[in-house]
Amino acid sequence: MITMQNIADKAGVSKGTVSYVLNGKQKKARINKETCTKVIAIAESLGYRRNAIAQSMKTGKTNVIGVVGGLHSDYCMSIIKGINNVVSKNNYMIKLLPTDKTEDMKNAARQCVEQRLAGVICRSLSEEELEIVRSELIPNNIPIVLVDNSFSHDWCSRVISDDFDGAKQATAYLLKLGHRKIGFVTNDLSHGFSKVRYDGYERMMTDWGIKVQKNDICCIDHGSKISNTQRNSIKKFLLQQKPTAIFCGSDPIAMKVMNVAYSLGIKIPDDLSVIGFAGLTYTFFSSPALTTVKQSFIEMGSSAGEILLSEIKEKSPAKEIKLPVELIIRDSCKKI
Amino acid sequence: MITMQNIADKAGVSKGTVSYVLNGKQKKARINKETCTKVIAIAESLGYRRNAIAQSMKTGKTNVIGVVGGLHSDYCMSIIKGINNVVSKNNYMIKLLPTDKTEDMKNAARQCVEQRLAGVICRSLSEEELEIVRSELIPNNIPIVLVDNSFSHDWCSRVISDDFDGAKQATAYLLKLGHRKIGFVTNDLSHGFSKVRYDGYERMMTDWGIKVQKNDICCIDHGSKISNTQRNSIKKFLLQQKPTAIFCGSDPIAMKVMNVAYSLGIKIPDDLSVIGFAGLTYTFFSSPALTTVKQSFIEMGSSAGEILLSEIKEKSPAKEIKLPVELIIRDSCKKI
DNA sequence: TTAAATTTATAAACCGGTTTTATTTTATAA
DNA sequence: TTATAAAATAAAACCGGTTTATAAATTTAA
Repeated sequence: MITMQNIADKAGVSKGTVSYVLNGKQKKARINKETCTKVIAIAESLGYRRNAIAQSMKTGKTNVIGVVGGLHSDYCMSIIKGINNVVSKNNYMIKLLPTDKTEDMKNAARQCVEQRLAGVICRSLSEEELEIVRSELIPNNIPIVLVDNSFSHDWCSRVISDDFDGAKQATAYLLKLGHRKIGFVTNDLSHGFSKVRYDGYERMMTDWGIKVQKNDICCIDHGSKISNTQRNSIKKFLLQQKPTAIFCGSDPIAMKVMNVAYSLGIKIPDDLSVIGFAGLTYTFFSSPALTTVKQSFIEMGSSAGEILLSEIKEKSPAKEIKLPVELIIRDSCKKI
Repeated sequence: MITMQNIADKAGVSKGTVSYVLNGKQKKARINKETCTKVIAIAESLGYRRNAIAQSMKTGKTNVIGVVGGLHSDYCMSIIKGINNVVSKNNYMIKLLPTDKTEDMKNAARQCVEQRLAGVICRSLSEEELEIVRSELIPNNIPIVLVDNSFSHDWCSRVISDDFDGAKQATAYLLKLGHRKIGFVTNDLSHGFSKVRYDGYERMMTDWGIKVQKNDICCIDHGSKISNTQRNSIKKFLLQQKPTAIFCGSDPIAMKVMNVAYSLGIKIPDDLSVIGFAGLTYTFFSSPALTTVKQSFIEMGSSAGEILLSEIKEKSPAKEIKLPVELIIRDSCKKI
């Protein structure tokens, strides 16, 4: 492969001169214009490609940022896309460190250091996982930004969406449609974003003078594919509580609710209104199309990317960015 | 940051010795056991992390493979996941080169060379895009493997799913359910995998003695979100042709068909059976759950990863891998 | 007892850039 | 005319590893 030395030999100049020219530092190094054009022409004709490794070796920096986290849902991709949108404009690249199991974490964190990544964005990690990353990266001065993480720390910035507001919007919408018996179906309330979404729901209900009862909440266990336990919980909830509307803690949950309702002959939106949370692409295609609170994952990624880039440039105090959400009104809700 | 020299100084040995020890080459270099334990202990206590850049600098190799392609649907992530599953086991990492626009291609290809990537996997590129990659990478001896590409070349391996068989399976299933008026809804037949899926459908229909007429095909224009033109095409097709079953060229198309059918009061599966193609996660959650031909994207990724790794080890003639698909029977089809 | 082989480890070259320092030539100022 | 400044480039150090060539100390063989 062609090196700067090859070009230098052919041009009859020194390797340093080639470096200056090809890096556009002719001004600073006062390289003659003719020398410049000659070097550039030779580099072009030889098909020279800079060796980014050698470059990083000397400068001690890479233009690579790591993205740590599981690859489970399509919103992950949106976040990554958002990150890429901003970092690629600044000539940074993304190295993926997929960590679907906690065991992967230790190795991923170590890789970040060994590869001398410029910074790392962590997506939806558990406290335990983040601690592994922190203990490895912070002592080595690699900045970390959290995105879509349900908890925060004072030592790093974090980008999330305003779930509390989203839950309030969704609930208010159902209330305005005339619903009063509004259920909340969720995963374990003690984990992740479920609690803050519940809080928003409860706040809005209370604001309208409706007391949320324990019976109004349906907790189903985790699992991306619908299980029989999940199906039974939802079935029981629908038949016993007879809600006229349901605010779901996530889009997958909403899909499950619609699925169970369908199998029970409960028509959506005629017999039951349903709202999801996330705005995953497929909610557009469900029958009926799901009304949902859309989180802007791409923007979350972009925002995290921007913060990280600025922290790479210079250390700054941790920020917390809460991005607005939007209620997307489609066909799964109806006036009572 | 701690270097091998730091460790060497503290241990009173040379930097070379440290290198041998930390790379487990004590045997080959006949390093004394006590020296080994001492060096390892010091490295540990100083929190030494190898500099992968310096390593690559000397060896001239990186353990990074690039993944080029757009980030549009969730199956992209499955492919990436599959790739990661195998390459991470071999201590390789994935660098993402998201190219949603063709303009990004030139830069992405150049990056691959500059970063001296060990190999590159290209996902669902156009002929034009692939040519940009080829012209940049092949002269620089970076192996390329295609995955989910609708066309092939003799100069590189390619992994796809057996769409022809999948289309036959889907059509046969509908035929066995008693359907005879089976429509095919597709995007532009001249592009991508649409044609081979059509061919499988037509073959099976013919095998059953049914001649496929031009009217049986409904071509809708591209676009991830459902447009009015798409809606009208499907509406017209459903009302005029009155098919009892529809085999769709993709899952998104199937979702659109179900959506339009729903709005027309056509019940699925009672009035109309629908089959999709891809097996995207959300088809599980639609109402009714979509019967679809599931492509194993994760396996496609793994397979591509394996081939690439072997080609990195030693150049070998281009292979073509066609992975089996599976008809997932859910609730969108019914006996007539 | 001496030569050869083995063990253990070091010094130094190298990878391909970047950047500092030094040097030569030419232009300008005193 | 001579001292000084500016322009243009070369030489060399450096980044942090890997690896080859080399050397010293010890053991084994003759």
